Amino acid sequence: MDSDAGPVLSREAYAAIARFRLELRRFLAFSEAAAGKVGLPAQQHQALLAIAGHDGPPTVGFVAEQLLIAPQTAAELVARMVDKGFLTKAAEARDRRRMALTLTPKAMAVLQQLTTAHLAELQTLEPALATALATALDRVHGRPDAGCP
Amino acid sequence: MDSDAGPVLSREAYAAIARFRLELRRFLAFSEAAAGKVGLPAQQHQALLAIAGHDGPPTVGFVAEQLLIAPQTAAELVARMVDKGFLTKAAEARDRRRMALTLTPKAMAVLQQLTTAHLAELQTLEPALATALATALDRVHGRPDAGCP
DNA sequence: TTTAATATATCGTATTACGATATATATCGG
DNA sequence: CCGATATATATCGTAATACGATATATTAAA
Repeated sequence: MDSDAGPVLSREAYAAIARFRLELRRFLAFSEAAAGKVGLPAQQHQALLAIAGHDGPPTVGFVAEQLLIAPQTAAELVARMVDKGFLTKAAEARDRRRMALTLTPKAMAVLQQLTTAHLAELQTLEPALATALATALDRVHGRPDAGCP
Repeated sequence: MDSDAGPVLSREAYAAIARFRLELRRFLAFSEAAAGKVGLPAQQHQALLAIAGHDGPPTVGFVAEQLLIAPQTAAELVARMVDKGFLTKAAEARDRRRMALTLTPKAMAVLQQLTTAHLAELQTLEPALATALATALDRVHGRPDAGCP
């Protein structure tokens, strides 16, 4: 059998991919800093966002799915957010194992502010991100450039 | 002064942004899992990638800059990688405070394999990622769709 | 050369994610 | 309807790692 690791990659190829990952980190660092300024750890911000995007009050399990974390971790996360006054938790009538999660007004205000800032930042960062990704994918296949038209 | 938090955001807007973040997490989760399979924590993989993309042996400080972590954290990270046989560290002649970092053959082999897998995954995920981002930005400004023509 | 700045390293601590496990509730087969 | 099993959430102990505070080595500046 063939245990070849694939094509040899140039330093430039690694640099392009590293650049893409750096752009990603910059966005995530912005996001974490912005959330931190309003008193939210990054995961709590993501939980608020996921819940706000859901149609109706979602459950702890939904948060786990959206954040790609284990259910116990989501339960802990939600508990911290309830303690801080960002969420309310209530057993569902249909299935009392499930906890319906609702954003408090405080959370909604904070999320709106955060989201506005994120959209502005994304507008700014999007070109660099898209270019870095395109370059990373192109470098490898020796393509010079693609672009839109 | 105007302490308005900005425009009111719809549930759909939150959902679109949440979707983009979920796609990002999916990619990062893939990356972490792929690195884990070859015995690398995510940060160690990123350090290898950054070093491989640099022209000549970089320093601990460079790793800190690229990973957006504090210098002590980079020093700890590098120390772990040296212990595991992924890096060699040697004081530079010009400035003996600086440690020149070099990938071992083991690291180069692992990185090449990982990078090949990542490129394939990025090719797959790129449309979903680009679409999610475009949708998130569009939803807010009420635009229907843009795309390349 | 003293003094200040830079690069890396060490140590203690805090956060948080997870495995193992527990509890409550729901569902299913008979 | 009942017992067995599955599901949703919660608790607890542990491990990993990032950082602040700090230390050391080296270089640069005055």
